[in-house]
Amino acid sequence: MATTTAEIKRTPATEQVLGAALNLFTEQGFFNTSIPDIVKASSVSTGSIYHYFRDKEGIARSLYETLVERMESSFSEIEATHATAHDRCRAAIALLFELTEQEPAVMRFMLFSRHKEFIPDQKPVCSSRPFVQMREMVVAGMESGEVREMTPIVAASAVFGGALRLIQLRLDGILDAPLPDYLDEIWQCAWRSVAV
Amino acid sequence: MATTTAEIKRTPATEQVLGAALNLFTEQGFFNTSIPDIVKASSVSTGSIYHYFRDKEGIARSLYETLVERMESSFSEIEATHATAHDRCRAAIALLFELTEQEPAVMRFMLFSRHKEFIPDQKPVCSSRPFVQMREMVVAGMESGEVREMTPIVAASAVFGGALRLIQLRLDGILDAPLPDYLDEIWQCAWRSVAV
DNA sequence: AAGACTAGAATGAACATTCGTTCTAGTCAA
DNA sequence: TTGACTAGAACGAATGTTCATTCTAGTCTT
Repeated sequence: MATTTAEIKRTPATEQVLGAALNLFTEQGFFNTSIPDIVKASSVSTGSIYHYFRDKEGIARSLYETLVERMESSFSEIEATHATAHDRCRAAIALLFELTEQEPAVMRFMLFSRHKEFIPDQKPVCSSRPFVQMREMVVAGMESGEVREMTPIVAASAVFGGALRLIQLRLDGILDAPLPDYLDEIWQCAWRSVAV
Repeated sequence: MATTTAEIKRTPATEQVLGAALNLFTEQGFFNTSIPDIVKASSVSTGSIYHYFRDKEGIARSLYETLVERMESSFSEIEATHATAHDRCRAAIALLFELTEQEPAVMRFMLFSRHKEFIPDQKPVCSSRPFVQMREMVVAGMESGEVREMTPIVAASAVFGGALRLIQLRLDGILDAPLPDYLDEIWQCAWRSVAV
């Protein structure tokens, strides 16, 4: 029930394909990346690719699901290891910043790809589970009295909007220093904007 | 000098094409939109389209430049009619909210299209003139003592990040009410996050 | 030897772009 | 005023390429 439309057997070959596709998609875009490109970059033949994946879209879908699941479980861990909304939200931002630095392609794929554009019927990124979790952290803060009363989605945007914007700027090459350098500053702003 | 790589003569026919292309690009994406699609939607023939525009990319480029110029002059007007950083930033957000409601396609094109993906050599949206202007509003506020001292780009992200996120949510169909309904709330958060 | 996997050539559809032609409106000559 | 001439605007069928996908012939693995 929790699961995915496109379950894919994990083998070294599929990992090769997914890794190559992630890089190509985020560097040149989905439509500028041809199957021959992926064949070259992954050293997996056309036949094998179509043995494992239904079609090109299936590769993107599988990628998307893998990455969403990964973020989802990271956020769940944060919920498990931090008690207050304050700590949870801060940890979430710190995690996103780390991920952006260590695997920019993952973050770029999650945030920038207009999924509806090339994955028909794909719900928008911002309503995927991890982003719902972020919203829930803020709402919990409102219930516990840490966060002032207001429209939940507005509060969530206030808390995470600044950080997400910095991530975008970093990925677009506007920011030179690594994101964690800005964590304290942006977090102070974020929390001040909603704290009671 | 201020101008554009792809100057296009403005005629009824080109307006037709640009209008149709804007809608199609933002609804289905650049790569899912074929020239025949644009021909049908604009009632302008293939030959004429290629008479006015170098190629499909030229249409997108022309669209982008038109929209950027339009936002740029709106922001300049805000700078001319509002004195304080507080008023300018608030007016900027109000303007973006209005534009999103009245012409979602314009906003969608400006914010979401991964321009580098289909317009090679296109600098990222977030370093286009209007976004620089937004940053300058915040910096001016720091100089006038309205905004607390901090890294300029972080301050700008804090002020505008929440609003931009709401715009994204609205365009992705997550928000039901029109954006101006949220203006007061998000602005309070935004300003509180950086005010001295 | 059977099944899973790999390979890469072959296929056919879709598409951006070109090109030769037609149309339109303006200008000029008589 | 009429008719000839011109320039550029508009047209859309034809072209050639690209690319996702399929197919056939193998090669491992157990």
